[in-house]
Amino acid sequence: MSDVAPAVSLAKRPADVMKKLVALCKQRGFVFQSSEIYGGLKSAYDYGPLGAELKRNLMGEWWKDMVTTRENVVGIDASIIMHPNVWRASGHAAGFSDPLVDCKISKERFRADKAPRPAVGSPLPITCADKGVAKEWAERIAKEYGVELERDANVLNGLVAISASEFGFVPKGASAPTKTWPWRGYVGPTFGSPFLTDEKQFNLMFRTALGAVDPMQEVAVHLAKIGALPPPERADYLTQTFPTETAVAGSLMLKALDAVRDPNRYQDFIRSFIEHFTSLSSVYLRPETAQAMFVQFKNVMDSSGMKPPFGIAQMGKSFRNEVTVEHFIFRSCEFEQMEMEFFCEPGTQKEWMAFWKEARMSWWRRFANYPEDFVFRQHAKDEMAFYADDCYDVEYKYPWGWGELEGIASRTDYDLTQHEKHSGVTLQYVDQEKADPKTGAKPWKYKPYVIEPAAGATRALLCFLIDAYHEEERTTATGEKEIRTVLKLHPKLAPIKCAVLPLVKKDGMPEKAREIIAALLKAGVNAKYDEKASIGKRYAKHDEIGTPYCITVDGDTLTADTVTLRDRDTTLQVRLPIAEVVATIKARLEA
RNA sequence: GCGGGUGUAGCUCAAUGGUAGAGCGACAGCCUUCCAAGCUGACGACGAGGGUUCGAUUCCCUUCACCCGCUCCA
Repeated sequence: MSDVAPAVSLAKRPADVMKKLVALCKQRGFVFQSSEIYGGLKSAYDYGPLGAELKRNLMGEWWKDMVTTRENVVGIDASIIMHPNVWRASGHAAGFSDPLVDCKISKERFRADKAPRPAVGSPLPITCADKGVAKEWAERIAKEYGVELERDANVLNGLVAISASEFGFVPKGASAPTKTWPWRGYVGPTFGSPFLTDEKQFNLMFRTALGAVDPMQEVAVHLAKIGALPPPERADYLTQTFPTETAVAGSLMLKALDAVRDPNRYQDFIRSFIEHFTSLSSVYLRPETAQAMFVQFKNVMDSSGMKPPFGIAQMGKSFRNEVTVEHFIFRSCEFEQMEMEFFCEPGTQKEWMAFWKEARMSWWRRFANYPEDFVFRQHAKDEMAFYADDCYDVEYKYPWGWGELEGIASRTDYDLTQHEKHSGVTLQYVDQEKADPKTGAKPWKYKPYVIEPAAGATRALLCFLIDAYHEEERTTATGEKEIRTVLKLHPKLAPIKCAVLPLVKKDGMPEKAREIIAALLKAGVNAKYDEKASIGKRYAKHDEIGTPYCITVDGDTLTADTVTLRDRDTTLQVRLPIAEVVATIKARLEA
């Protein structure tokens, strides 16, 4: 809230930076489209040699800053597949019960459970944006449903809710409907249209089956048997084969179905039948890494001697079926997170929120060329989850606008409470020293409150690439104007730290360069030897992949044992003895 | 999911109802003493499937993927 988005000079990077960056990522081996030779897979990306280094460096810096340099934070590395009840407790499983519906006329999409439900017997006017749209929609309805609705300016009249499961068209003056359609009792929220698609289940989580036997096999066997039986015997097959509550419910449903013969209800039956079998072996890929930290809260505390205030951190992949994927790797179904849950005494959450806000923003800006492109945005009350106390997003100024990078949420004791309820295990801290503020009794048993800084690693990678992308106009040796592309990545993030280049490929220079690179590699510096093409081309190539330093072996090296050290951003060179190369590069990387 | 656009070599782009070229890059070699010099060579593509046609990269359909805008977003 204290930070305001500043005006940004448009000249700092080209307007089509995303296009250029995506091309560079592919060409130089940062990011490839997944399974590209098979035509690609929606929203899946692979990190190439340079991308993998960049991501490791980035996540390593996070881990170092959040875990290894802090006494009060420990890390875990949890399984991606967790007990299904974890997601019932967290609320993510509820995502499965939010059916989405599309209006066939307006193409509006909405959640069925939030749609208006007009009373039986009431008219169902369709309110269009304007008269032109009304005319267009009326024609569409006439064509697809065979009825001419009456147009009154922008409103289409004539439809009536006949019963809870049927609506119809009643022409002006008529007493009975001339045509009817099945109905689920609700209309589109914006325009009031009852012409809707079936309800589609939106799967937030990726579901898979744990176990070697395919549950669908069993489903197929039973459905085949049921299908082969005459209707009166179907319900009995269920109760005889599955003497459970589900079977009884299922058989009742089947009996009712065979009585009404409504295809939609059959669909419901088959769906719940499949659900019954698959749910036994269904597990989910985690949609966030956070829950493992709550679930293992007690184990971590018991095993590591941690006590509030303390944090548990984790990095790793998460999976969500996004409705829309967009902007390259910005929103994808498989992504990587860097999250921490910080457990603190109830009542201290505001101070800790302030502490972590500062810590996190300073981390982001530390690696940025344009720190002002990272800002906080406080969530409005109605924007936050109902249990949340306070929430800030770290937003980045992407080429397409401000977008989320990290959410820092004050989650109260909601998560621990939920897992207590669902697991039956007490998740609390017993403070022997303090008295319960309410009762005054010792010890104080409490469920810690949680501050959660949850950052997107994939998004971090993208924003630092955008931040680093620079173009400069320069004049070549032959006098032509040319664009120099430089990735001004922070040296700690840069995939390759140092290139070692013989000025020319002769006179013993390659040999000298090989000696230097061996020393750098031995010292743990990710260095690269390159003797191809001209020296200028090699500099340009390393500028483009963000290599911060180039060591060049030249004629003087052979007589004086000195080399030049070139800085990527300034292109300036200094001469130094070979003996000092490793120490100098290491010192610069540590700075 | 909707609407619009795009898909030709690693990248950026051409041409064409008779199976395709360039620039840059990358690779091999030659040359080259500090910021994308030059020469030689080899490699390399019509996203996928189907249809129309004597013949399709070109026209049509389907599909996949990407981009823009909506919509959606525990």
